[in-house]
Formats: sequence, structure tokens, C-alpha cells
Amino acid sequence: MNPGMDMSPTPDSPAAAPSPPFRLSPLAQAFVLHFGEMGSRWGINRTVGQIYAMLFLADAPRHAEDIADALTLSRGSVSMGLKELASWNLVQLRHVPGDRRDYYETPRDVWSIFRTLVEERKKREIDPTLTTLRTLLMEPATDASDRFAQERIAAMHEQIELLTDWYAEMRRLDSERLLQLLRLGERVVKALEFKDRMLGRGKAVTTEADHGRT
Amino acid sequence: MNPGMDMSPTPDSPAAAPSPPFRLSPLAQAFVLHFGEMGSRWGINRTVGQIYAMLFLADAPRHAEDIADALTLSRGSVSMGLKELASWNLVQLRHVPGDRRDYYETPRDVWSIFRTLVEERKKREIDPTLTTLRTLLMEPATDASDRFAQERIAAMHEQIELLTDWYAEMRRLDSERLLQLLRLGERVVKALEFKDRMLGRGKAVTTEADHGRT
DNA sequence: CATTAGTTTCAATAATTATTGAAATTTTAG
DNA sequence: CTAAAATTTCAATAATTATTGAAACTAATG
Repeated sequence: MNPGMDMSPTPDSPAAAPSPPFRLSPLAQAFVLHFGEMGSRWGINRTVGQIYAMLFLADAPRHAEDIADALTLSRGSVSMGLKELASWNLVQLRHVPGDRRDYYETPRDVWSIFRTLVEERKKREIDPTLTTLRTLLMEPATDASDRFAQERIAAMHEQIELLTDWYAEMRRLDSERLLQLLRLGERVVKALEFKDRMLGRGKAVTTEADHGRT
Repeated sequence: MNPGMDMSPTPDSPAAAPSPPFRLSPLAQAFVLHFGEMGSRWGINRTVGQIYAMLFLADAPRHAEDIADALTLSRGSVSMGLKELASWNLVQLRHVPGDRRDYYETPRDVWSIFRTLVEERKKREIDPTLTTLRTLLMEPATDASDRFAQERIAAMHEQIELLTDWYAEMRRLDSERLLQLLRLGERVVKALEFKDRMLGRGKAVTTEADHGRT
């Protein structure tokens, strides 16, 4: 019922090891290591990446000590890593009857993970910039160079907002419809091209972003 | 014709300061500082973020010393920062007749910047993972737990590939069509919902990702 | 072809960020 | 309420990453 349970180390029974050190298979090991390395590029630290990767592959929830064991991390690191993952909703707490330790697992739907990641990055990487840009646009422009700067800032703001609005729209789709839309990709483009031809608009049409000197 | 040119410092004329230290307006300063701070979240360093921000707002190409001046960075940092931006195609080299220094400016089209950024992140953050996942999927699964792990890896691989394929499709659109598509966002979703209703598929339809225990 | 203005490199150092592990805290069970 | 087990915190330290600036290099000029 509770295979991972480690009973208190009884010194008289040599067979009952204090903690059967949790080992990862070479496959899992490679996966975990990759996520650790990529972590830094994804803006999460190695520890967090590794913990996530291990839980993602696990066929059952794991408790903190298993994780620390398998990844040879300190208990403290694991605790902080799990806390961070939890704050991102990338791990969920589970409990095993008769065991008071916290067990963790990752959401099973890969799409939900992806959504969470995008959402989080938006919050951290885009929203603050949108706020700043808006503030700067309210500022009175004193000279010509500032007026030029504000034009550039306005253009940037507009593009980002367009994207985030679109993202907000897409976020409302459930996983299946999102899939449909992605699979449709090519045909959406074709439809747009067709519409353009029907309206007699040629390739010569350019965006307003082309203004300015050559 | 060439306002930014600083002539060689003639020691006999005291009015000709060796380098009129380039100063940013408070507006530009705030913008530059923000990009510096965000830099770390975007996976670029502060220096690079600041240099880019300054050039983005500039109404004319700037040379390295102007940049070092305005941002109080060392010449070495600016050189390295410009090199990195150039490798990302986020700055372009310009030359002023009669001046042998290199001048830099950013692409004017905000969309092109966005594309470059996405492209770069894909290369650095997604492609290596796709490669790793494929490698791990080729590995023979020895036990049940590895077989389970490979299923999870396969699911992840499939989702990522779907996204990158879609991205490749979208990338082929020119700026105008991309704008159209974004503005269409809501209506694309509506069309999908309509199609579903016509086909008699209700809300009860779930994705295959819902398998597994509650 | 020597001089000079400009650029790049890179080893040293500074700044930042991650990780540990002992101590404090919380939680559960008796 | 107390003891035992588990978790979390946080100051110290390790590891990593960014930045500087002097020296090497490059290219244009007279």
C-alpha cells in the first residue's frame, strides 16, 4: 500500500535500511539533467528544473526526501524548489493515507503546464514593461528628440498590447480547441491570402511600421 | 548634415571639449533603466538591454563611445554588448561619411524585433530540448517505469513540436498579415466554436490528455 | 609605412545568484 | 500537552555571471 515508506531505523534489523536511497533510471537521469541545464535559460534555477523534471516523469507522487535523494540535493533546496513550483501551480500536493509526509506530483495535462509557463512569463517579462511604457507615454515630451522617443515607445506598446490581447483570447480556449487551432495553422494563413486576393490587395501593401527614412 | 560628429580635439581651442559627454533625457534614461532591469528576466544581461534600449530610442545612429558615455559603461562592455546584439541581428552597422567610427542603429520595424527575439529564444530554449527528447525516445525502455516515462516524454515532445510547427507557419506571414491574424483573434475562436456546434460536438468533449486518475 | 583613432580581447575582479545545513518552526499523534 | 517527525527559514558560503580596463589588434590616413 505504501511502498516508499521508510520506517524508523531499527538498528537490530540489518535488512531494514534507514532510507532505501531513491535512484533514477539512466533515462530519467538524462531527462532530469537536461532540465537542470535548460533551467537557467528558462529563467528558473537548476534545482527547480530538476525537481520538476523528476516529478514529471514519476509514475506516482514523491515526497521531498525521495527527491533530495534522487537528485542529491539538500532538504532545504528541495523545500524551496517545491515552494517555488507550487507558487507557479506546477506541482500539486498529495497525501498517502497513514503517512504524514507531503507528496508531490505534476499536473498531468501537458497543455496546462505550457499555459502556466506562458502565463508566468507574461507576468514577469511583459506586464512590468507594459506598465513602464504606459507611464513613459504619459510623460510630457519636452523636446523633439523626446517626441521621437515617445513615438517609438508608442509603437512598441501597441505591438505588445496586440499580442497580449490575442493571448488573452487564446487562453480562453480549452485544450482541444487550442489543438484544433494549431493544426489549422496553415489553413488560416491560406484563408487570409485568399481573402486578400479577393479584395484585390497585392503584395505591394506595406504596414504603417514602414514609415520613416530608408 | 553630420551633427553628432566630434572633431579631433585640438588642444589650442579650449571650447572644443575632447568629448561632449552624451547625456540622455530623463525619459530616455527611465526607458533605458527599465530595459536594463528587465534584461535579466529576458535572458540578456543588463548592459545589452541598456544598449539596445538606447539605440531603439535614438533618432540617429550612435557610435560606441556615445553609448559608453550615456550609459556610463566601459568601452569594453559596450563592444561586447554590441557584438552580442549584432549576432542577434538586433543592431545594424551604419557609417557616416568622413567619420571612420562604427555607428549602430536598431531595426525600425518593431515586428522584426519581435520575430528576432522569438526566433532566438526558440533556438536557445526549445530546439535543444526537442533534440534531447528525441534522443531519449529512441532509447530502449527496460522496465515499466521507463516505459511510463517515455510516454510522458512523447506527450511533451508532441506538444512542443505542434507549437514549433505552428510558429514556423506563422513566421512566413509578413507583418501586415500577422497583424490581421492577431486582430482576428476573437473571430477565429468564434468560427471554431461555430464549426463545433454544426458538427454536433458539445462541451462534453474532452482531450485525450484527461486520461489517468482524478 | 609609421602614426593614430578606433575596436576587440581577456584576465582580474566585482556583483549576483544558488545552495547548503543547522536551527527554528510547524504539524501530527498519543 | 508533549514528543517525534517533517518542513521551512535564513545566514553563510559556493558557484556563476557580468564588468572593467589595460593591452593587443586593426584599419585608415598622410
